[in-house]
Amino acid sequence: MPNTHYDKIEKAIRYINENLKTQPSLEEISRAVNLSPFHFQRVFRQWVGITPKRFLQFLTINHAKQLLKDSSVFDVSLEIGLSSQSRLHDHFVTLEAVTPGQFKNEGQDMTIEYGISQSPFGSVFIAVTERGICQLSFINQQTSSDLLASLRDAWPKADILENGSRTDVLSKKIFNTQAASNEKFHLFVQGSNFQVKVWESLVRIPAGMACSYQQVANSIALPSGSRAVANAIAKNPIGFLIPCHRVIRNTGVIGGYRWGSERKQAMIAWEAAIAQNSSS
DNA sequence: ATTGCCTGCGTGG
DNA sequence: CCACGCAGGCAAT
Repeated sequence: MPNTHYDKIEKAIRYINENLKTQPSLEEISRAVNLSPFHFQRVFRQWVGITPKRFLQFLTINHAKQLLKDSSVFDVSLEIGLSSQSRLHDHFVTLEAVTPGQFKNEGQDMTIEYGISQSPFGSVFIAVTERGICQLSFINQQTSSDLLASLRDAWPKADILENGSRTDVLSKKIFNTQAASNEKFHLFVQGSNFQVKVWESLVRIPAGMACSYQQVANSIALPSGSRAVANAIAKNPIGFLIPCHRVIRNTGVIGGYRWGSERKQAMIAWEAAIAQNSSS
């Protein structure tokens, strides 16, 4: 459970990326993160759910391109949304945007509970209100107090209190590996019209699938806006549940991520592994 | 797979 | 308004 384990995994993924040409062996990778091969495999499996080798298979350009080839992700997602039986490890995520009035009163008469919990991708900072989850950020290094500050900044007049056990329960549900968990989440976000439109679009991408920034731009009828889309995605306040990790470059390169490119890769491979498990 | 030049767009002044 | 910068795209290699 210590967060250092995720750090090891992140380091391992980075090492693999830097040495892709030589196809590093398990032994090499484990040496790079200062663990014995045996123990490394154990730790890795414990966190990610699959072995490092299998994990790597999902990180190839080929796999990413394969994901992109399901080009009609958005049509597919509509069908899946209608016949909810066929979802694979996904949640019903609904999204509500803050109204101008609510924005103006800066969170008055609003209670926000927050906490830091564990996830397969390291520690997460979660904040939740009566209206829904309003923030989910992964913790990179030092930032846990910064995150609280940004929460206060977004809702200056809200009543903000710590409730770690609540976010523990939430985190377990969010990162549940059970297929078709039937869990429902309501999100409560603030952002520009454009940003909200982009985020709503992301929620429709099913788990285990991916699309390019270009495809997202198409889906909101702004075919030439891929760069603007990328900017909007980069401001996503609710990681994972607004699945910005499922948007990758046209070329198959995973691309950047607000909480580290390695973490994005880990999520993509993790979801791919779950999808494969539940279909076999 | 890697480089370098290009785009158009929302955002912030 | 205008200038800026971008988690991108594309073509050439």
